[in-house]
Amino acid sequence: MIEIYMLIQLVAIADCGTMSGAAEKLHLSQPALSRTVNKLEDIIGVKLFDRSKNKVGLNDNGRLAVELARKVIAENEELIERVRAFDMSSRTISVCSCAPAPLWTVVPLLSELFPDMKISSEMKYHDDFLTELEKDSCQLLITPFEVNEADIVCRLLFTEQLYLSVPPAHPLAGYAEVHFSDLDGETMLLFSDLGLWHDVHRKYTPETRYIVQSEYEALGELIKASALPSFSSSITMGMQGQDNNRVNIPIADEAAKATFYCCWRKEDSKRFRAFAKRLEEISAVPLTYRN
Amino acid sequence: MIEIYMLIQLVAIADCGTMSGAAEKLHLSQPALSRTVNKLEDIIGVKLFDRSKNKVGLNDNGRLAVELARKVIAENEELIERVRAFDMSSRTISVCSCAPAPLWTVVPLLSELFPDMKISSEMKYHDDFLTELEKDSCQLLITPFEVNEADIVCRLLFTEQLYLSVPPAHPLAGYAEVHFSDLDGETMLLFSDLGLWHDVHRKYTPETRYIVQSEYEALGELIKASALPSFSSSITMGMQGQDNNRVNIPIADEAAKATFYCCWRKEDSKRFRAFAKRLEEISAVPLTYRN
DNA sequence: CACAATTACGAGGGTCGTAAAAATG
DNA sequence: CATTTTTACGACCCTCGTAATTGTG
Repeated sequence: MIEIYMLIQLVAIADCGTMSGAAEKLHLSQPALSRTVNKLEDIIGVKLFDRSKNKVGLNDNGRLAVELARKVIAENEELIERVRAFDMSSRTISVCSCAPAPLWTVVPLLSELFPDMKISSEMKYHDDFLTELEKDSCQLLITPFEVNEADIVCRLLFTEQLYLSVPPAHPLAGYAEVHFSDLDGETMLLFSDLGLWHDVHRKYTPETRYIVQSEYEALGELIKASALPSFSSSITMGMQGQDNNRVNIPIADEAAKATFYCCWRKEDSKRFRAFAKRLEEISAVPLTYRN
Repeated sequence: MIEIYMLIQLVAIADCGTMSGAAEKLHLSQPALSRTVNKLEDIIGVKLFDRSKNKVGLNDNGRLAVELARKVIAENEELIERVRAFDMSSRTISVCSCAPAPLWTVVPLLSELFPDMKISSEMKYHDDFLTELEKDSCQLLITPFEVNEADIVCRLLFTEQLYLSVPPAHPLAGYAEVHFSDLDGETMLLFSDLGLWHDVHRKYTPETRYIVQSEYEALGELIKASALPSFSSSITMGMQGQDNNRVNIPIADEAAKATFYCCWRKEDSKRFRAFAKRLEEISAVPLTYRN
């Protein structure tokens, strides 16, 4: 019977060109390789090497065998990888969200309800956003619009209202409300992974210069330490309190408000029943963050 | 390291549904299978079976693993088969001929010149006859026409003249020559595997009823024993002598004469040099069979 | 209690490494 | 004569089978 270890040794000899080299590479002795080669030739019943010289070389049979051996080895490795990946995916709930705020609520909730599951989340937003759910790249999708599809369940999460956050000394600090147009051309601090909000900023404040920070904690420090304006929202305000000595001014544009929904495939309804129930509680208490 | 034997055992368990069954099928003990399963789960790092009951059953991971294991096993078997087949083909010279007579000369000659090679021959004739050589389905091709192609070598073999063979008492026995038209409507004895000649008979004597015999020896006996007309040729007459008490009358039609050529790819020229030399000798002594 | 899978332990086969022999230029 | 492969032999690992144990209905 041909075994994988034999094929690995065969391929190694082919790759190194010499048995000594292959032996070193595999941390094996030359005799071991020599025996394996003879064994392979015995099993197949065909000579794989030219032994006329003191340097073994593959013959045509051997070259074919090596080529096919690579395929067998690759298939074998693929088996391990794919079974592992499949098992992992069956232990993982992946959430794809159009904005960061919903994840702050949804991910901890999932961790609580599915303690044995790994929760993985991804921030993403594009035109065919619903396909993420359909093509199975996630089990939960957080959208900024209500979804009415036959095979998809859609539940209201909450509405997030964007605010301008400035130090009390800032010229805009006294305003009761602002518009994106007031901000265009400013230099502002911004979180890098904003999903949906990125599109909003790009559209309504195209001239604004953003200093982008990908670490959320670091951004908080930066905001505290600098006089530059930044954004906050009904959600972040609930989270971090008002201790950063900043004035938050609501942004009056419609685009500064987003209502998020959480969607999943109908076939997962049973699995997400408890989750759906908790979402109802959450959506009943809007505009504040809960631990 | 996963080895093939483990995958074979895994697949056997999947096929039989139970370890006991698989053990019997593989002529192994249950503990051996049990251990292998545990080993596989250890290596992959993933559970493959549901062990809640006293009856093991594959879980989703296991089903995927089995599916992939089948692929690995199949690839492994394909390796053995293909290398064997490749080696065999490298030890075989296959000849494709448009008629039987040239093979009687060429095959023994090849056996003599290539004593380590297996000579395989096939009778075939069709419109794209040259493609047989081009598509690598044979190394030697015997054609009824001269070939003038850049990458093909073509050597004259000999000309075969068809004769009508009848008992002395037959009405046609006294003729100095006959035409196919004289034969149409007769009942005749014929060898089954005639290649090119089949087309000739079908075209020139469509009404003739043929009693076909696939065993060449048996056909000879039949001819000797019966009064039915049959065909002979310059080649068969040289082979079997004139001891069958039959009269051979040449068939005057052009179609009753064929000149055969032996072709091979130019890249095989070196290999067939000695063979080509012997063909020259043969073509210099036409119309008789040599041993 | 019957049936199936798992653990325990000893036997055998196979692969490995070291060392010596053979082959080749 | 040097380099490389092959053979010889002993050690160890690993798989296997038998028998006892566990688990399930």
